[in-house]
Amino acid sequence: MTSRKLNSTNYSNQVYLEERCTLNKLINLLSKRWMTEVLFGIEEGNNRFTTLKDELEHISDNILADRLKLLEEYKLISKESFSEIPARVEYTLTDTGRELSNILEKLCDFSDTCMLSHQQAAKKY
Amino acid sequence: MTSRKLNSTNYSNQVYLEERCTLNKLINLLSKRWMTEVLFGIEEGNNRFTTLKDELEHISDNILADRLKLLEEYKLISKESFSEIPARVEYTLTDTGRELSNILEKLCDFSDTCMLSHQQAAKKY
DNA sequence: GTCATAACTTCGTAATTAATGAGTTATTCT
DNA sequence: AGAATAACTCATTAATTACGAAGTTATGAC
Repeated sequence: MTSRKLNSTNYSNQVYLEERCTLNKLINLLSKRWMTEVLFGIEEGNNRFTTLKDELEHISDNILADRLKLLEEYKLISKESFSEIPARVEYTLTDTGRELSNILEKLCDFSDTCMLSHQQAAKKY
Repeated sequence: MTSRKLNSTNYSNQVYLEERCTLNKLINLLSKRWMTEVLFGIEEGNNRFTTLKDELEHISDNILADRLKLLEEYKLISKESFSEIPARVEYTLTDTGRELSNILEKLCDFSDTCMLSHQQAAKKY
């Protein structure tokens, strides 16, 4: 994954928004593809690289690795490596991760009504 | 803005995720740049194209127009045109929009602690 | 009749993000 | 020795999203 151009308007606008409100930072994180599904997957007990990969059918290795790394960086999940054969690594939600998950569930309930009604409206015309 | 390639993996993965959970649809909408700020801006009373533009300093016309159109499409805001001179158009949050805004405020409180602690951790190393 | 303003739209390009595919390390099973 | 498995990494390419600048429509003021 290539690094960002620090002198672009695109970048400086993102910084501007993140400074305006940290929500923009969080949404930027959560909006990366597969991110919420990885989080929910771990919450539901799919706590290994391969089980997550199996559950999320179409995700590619590098994306899953990246999302796990980000979630760990933001302390939403924690990683534990067991020195077994073959190697085993387990991920679990942190308290912060669980807190986030709870808020997202509310957002999810909301989106069920909001997004579905939009879908129907879009179909009609 | 160019249209999507309907036969790409990129596209079919997005569809897959949106079918899995409507939250992915909502986050996809909210993650478009400036989207939450436009929503909050309207809530705070900046309900015209130009006042929003002034408040959001660096936003460009076409992006603001697009975000307003999307928010209206999803019935999060409503638009009223007054036949005055010069033309006046006003945007206001719908009930649904206000409901969303409330949930987002909770997410915002969360991100204040979560994202700020990450920032400090990142600075240390 | 030219200028100004509000609220947009359109087009081309730059920047970012996702996907594909091959390679890595360590270890055991055959 | 060769194949298999878990959990990754890296480079290249494809797709999407954001930006910049100019153009549009309607109306009234000068």
